[in-house]
Amino acid sequence: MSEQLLDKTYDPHSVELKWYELWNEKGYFKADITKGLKPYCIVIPPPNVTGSLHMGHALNNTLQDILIRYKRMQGYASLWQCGMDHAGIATQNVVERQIALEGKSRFDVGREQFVERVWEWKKQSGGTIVKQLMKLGASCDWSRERFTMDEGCSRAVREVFVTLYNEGLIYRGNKLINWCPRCQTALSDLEVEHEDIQGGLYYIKYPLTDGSSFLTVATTRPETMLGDTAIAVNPEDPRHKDWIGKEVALPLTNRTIPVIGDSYVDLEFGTGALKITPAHDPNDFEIGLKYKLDIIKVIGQDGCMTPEAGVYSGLDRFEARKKVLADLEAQGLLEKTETHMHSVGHCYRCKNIVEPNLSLQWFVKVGPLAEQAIEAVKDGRTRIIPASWEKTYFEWMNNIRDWCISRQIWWGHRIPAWYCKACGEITVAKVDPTACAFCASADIEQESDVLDTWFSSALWPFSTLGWPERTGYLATFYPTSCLVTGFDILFFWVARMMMMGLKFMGDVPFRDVYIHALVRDSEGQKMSKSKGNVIDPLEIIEKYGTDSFRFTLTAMAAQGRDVKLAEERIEGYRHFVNKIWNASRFAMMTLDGYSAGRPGRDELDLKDRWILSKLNDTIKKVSESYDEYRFNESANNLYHFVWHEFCDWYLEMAKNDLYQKENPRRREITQQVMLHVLKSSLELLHPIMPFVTEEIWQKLPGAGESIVTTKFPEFNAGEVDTAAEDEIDMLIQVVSAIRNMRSEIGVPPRGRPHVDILAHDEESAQRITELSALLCSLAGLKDVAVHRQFTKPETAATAVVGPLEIYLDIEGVIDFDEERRRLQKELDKVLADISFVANKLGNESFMSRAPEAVVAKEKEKIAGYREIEEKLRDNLDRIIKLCK
RNA sequence: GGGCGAUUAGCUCAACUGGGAGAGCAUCGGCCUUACAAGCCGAGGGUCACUGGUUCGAACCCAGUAUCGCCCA
Repeated sequence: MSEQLLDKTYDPHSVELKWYELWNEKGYFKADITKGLKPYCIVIPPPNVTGSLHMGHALNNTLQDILIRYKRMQGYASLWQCGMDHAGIATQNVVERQIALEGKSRFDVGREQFVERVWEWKKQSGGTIVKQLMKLGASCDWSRERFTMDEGCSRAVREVFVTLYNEGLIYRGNKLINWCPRCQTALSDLEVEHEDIQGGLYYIKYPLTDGSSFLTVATTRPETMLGDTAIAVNPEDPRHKDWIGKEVALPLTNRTIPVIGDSYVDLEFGTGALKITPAHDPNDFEIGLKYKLDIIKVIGQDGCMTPEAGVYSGLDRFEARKKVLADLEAQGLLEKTETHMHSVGHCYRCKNIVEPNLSLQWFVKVGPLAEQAIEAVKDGRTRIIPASWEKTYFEWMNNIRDWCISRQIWWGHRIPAWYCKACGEITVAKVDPTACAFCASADIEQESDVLDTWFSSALWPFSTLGWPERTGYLATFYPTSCLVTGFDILFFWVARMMMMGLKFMGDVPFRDVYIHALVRDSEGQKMSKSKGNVIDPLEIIEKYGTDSFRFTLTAMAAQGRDVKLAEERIEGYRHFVNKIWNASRFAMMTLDGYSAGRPGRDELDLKDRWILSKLNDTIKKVSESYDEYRFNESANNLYHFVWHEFCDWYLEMAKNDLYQKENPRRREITQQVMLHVLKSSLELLHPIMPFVTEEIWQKLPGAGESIVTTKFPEFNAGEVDTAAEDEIDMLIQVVSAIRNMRSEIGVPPRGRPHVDILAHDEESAQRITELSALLCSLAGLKDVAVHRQFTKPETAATAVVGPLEIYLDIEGVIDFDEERRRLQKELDKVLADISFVANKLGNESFMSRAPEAVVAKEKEKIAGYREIEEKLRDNLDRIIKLCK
């Protein structure tokens, strides 16, 4: 028996760190692949090395930890493969800012030194998020922590790049890409965030070369007109079709450009005439290719106008816009200006406006890879949960465009391509070459660009398991079991992992993808620093403890719905943690004379059979919910069971047994059942609330090594007992009825009144007699007498529960008017019920078309109501007489 | 412009396959009953956004409307 009494309130801080360190030291988080256990594996969405824990991480990793802990307890070889992402642009920006403080740019420092500084930075301040994940309780196998820039991952990157290049799936080309003038690099389409902003729509007159008239064109980007190489109109457009084939003079330049006809042009937009700037607009680029138009680049990589822009050369793009407009205005060529909402691309890292620009870059030809990835979801090799996301996935995969993978930064995997200055060929190789593969010249130079960070992330599920080596871990855990992620990186990451996994492993990277929601503030706004509405998970943990925080996230993580987090909710669930704590405290304080063991089925009394039945019901529901990623249902079922079944009723009922001395065996049985239910509850809760459950579990008599590695409770059909559930349910109703009477009429709580019960059948008379001891203690009664026949006392409050009439005789205390009002209320309620059901039963189509079982149920209901009605009327009549 | 989702109690959210809507917080009343006042007991509070349809029966299925949010172009 345990002598360790618990403190009166639970203090999370003193225990959380202690347990985490112990778990980690003992190696509980490591998967044992030597015993032939069934494997379960999750790869973590690698957080950025620059990152710190935000709400999104907290939710994401809590859910993963729940799954991993649950499966670990179920006896799987469970691996949570963790690690970090090198976050190319973000990390480079951090170190560049650092260098800027010294008044230098990265070019002053030089590439080699710069990369060294980044590594140095990583060692010093990178990866703070790892410690934060530990605070959250994440049971990752830290001994296997990986980094996308580490040697293994880099080898995987090389292997993949070279293979794809050799198969023609990676190529270098001169195409229109998204250029961030601030970060000085190309971006993929996905890395551009579109945002609607209020801009201008400018109507510019382009004079016909024959001087006869003008063609007016509407544009949102007047400065690009300097690079126009055509005007396009729709051949169907009666306003403009005669112009096709003519030429117009391009204002502010001395060039003339043709008017072409193409059905792409939208008749509704602007004037129906479109200026074509192939170097600075993706759609114009396509048209340019189609009609073999010149491509004139007027905006450079620095965001300033090029020499092609004539007098505007050197001006910033936004300055140039002003000047162009002013000059057009001066020449009378600006017809009008309208305000106009339009979508503008911004860099997802620095939020500056992105410039579509013609540039020589490296691309992945994703079409063939995407087909496979679509197929794998269609045939169910990978399930996306909730399934509604499949549509989004297909939509994007079907319209996928080639992926621009080269970045003009220094921090990342340098592209393994070498240009030969002698023959001009490109050598692509896994091992750094010393000579050109084509002409053997030693005069080669490596590509200076690095790869998109997401390129290495795409390999994460197999590169972290050892690929290209054929390791035991790779064989055991690939395909991984489940990927847990937010929908915001469905395309960035999930889709690309699917493509790469299928290509290089020949199988999908994961069986399930569970997509969870975003965490928003209580207003439903996305949390962001600029809005100032972020809630810092670490502050929350500090304030409320990790377990209450995790439980809140879990309880709110309903599928397909965003989590709107309000701090009051966390506070509410902290009370739950405290409740568990105190229930455990109670259990341990009443263990006098306890000996370990499980009583036989025939020794159990009604309340024991009831709580065991409820426990099993909970085990079933909770396991099913975990299995189906219905995390909130697990949490809510557990909350209800622990608080409202175990604490509110079972522990209260147990007190009679625990406090008595006459029957030691009876006390022992209750202790054993109570402890068993408590222990099982802790085990069921452990995946969600790891710390408090371990802290208590360890203190229970007969505790094993750790709750982390103990067996998850299993459903036992032999303990389901609907008869016990029905009987205790009746008891609860009687108790509630008595409590209600006492409270409504204002019977002083201190007094312990006598209660008479008139039972209308023998069976219920027996049942309530057996339960009378419990009834007295739960309802605070002096005693209770059960009658089959009974002269109703004059001065009593009454209630009806099924076949039982309850008489609370409290002469002198009772306020008859109050009781009359109360009974009238009860009667009104039951009359409403009766008319509701009678309505149904009076409906001929209901009677003929509804299933028999439903009709029978309704008939049974109304019979019950009628009985209650009758008894209430009797009692009401009696009270009315007393009132007079 | 295309797609997706949301709308349920004062607030934040649940309700699996259609059979009389639940929780937490907040509110009101009563209790320091020896596990817990971070608690206990009791109570009040909802034309489930709107309109129509299917059905014996709709918060749930279908169509449309409104408002809000997100993704893609």
